[in-house]
Amino acid sequence: MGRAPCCDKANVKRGPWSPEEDAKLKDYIEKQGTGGNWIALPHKAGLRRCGKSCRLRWLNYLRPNIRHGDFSEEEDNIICSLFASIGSRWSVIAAHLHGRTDNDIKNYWNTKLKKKLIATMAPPPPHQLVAIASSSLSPSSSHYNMTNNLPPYNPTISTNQLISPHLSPHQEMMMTMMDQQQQQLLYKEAMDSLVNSPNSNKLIMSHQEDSHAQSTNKGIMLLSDVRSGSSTTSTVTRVKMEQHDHHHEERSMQDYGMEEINHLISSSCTSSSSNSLWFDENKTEDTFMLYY
DNA sequence: AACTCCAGCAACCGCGTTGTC
DNA sequence: GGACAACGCGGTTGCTGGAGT
Repeated sequence: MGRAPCCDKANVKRGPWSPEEDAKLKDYIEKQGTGGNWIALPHKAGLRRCGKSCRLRWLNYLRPNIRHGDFSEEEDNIICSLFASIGSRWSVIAAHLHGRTDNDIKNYWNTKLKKKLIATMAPPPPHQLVAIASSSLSPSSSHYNMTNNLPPYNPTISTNQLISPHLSPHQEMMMTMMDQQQQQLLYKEAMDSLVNSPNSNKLIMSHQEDSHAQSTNKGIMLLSDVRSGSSTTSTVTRVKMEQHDHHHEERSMQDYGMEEINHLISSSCTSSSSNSLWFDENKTEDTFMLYY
């Protein structure tokens, strides 16, 4: 059974508000208040409008001290930082910006600020992370599975969980702007690039045990730079994994040849009939990064 | 001048949450 | 505590006006 409509749609006016309607609504609310009942308000105010529509019009346009347009640099920064930390909770973000409505901020973000951020993304330095993957693999488990059996992207993990201290604020912003499909796609590209890299002698692998993430879910993949898409990820030449206990261990490709990695990958394939044996529930959460 | 495309924005829709009986 | 009504929020839609051809 569907939800009952909030009003009789056949008898309410829809579409843009006329100045007369605005005046009626404004006048009524200024004199009588909303009465705590938006559904009854349009009838009392003599408007043939849905209560929801009246509420929206009042909150987004008619109420006092509303500001429109011309977001300042400071407001941009607030929006960006809040978006990076709490996501698209526009009402919460709006609460931090005096006179701005959630709808305004949402529109501003979708039409301008997001593009502005992408445009101002500085080219990453050569050592910058291309991708970060987190899995519950142990590096000794020989379960890296990166050829034809890519580990599944795990959408159950929130973006916020994915954002790690390894990322710059800009990279965090980029991640929050990517949907899961984009993340999955870039992740696959990065993995393909890694496995298929002809310049295999540049591949370095070490290990990091991420104790902070041990209690979290597993099998997530995070790509931190989407600026150049596949062309960027195709230049992946190194994998670096760092020990969480500060015992950094970096092994050159002499230690981890491409064949060895492929062997590690393929060995995981044989240990399960599934093409997604990416996780080992008994292992600790690890993080590895792809550098270029 | 006519047409198409597209960015920007106002408004709508549907769902989760909260309040009331 | 369950049912229902209303609110509030975020995602989406569609209208409008300006730019480009």
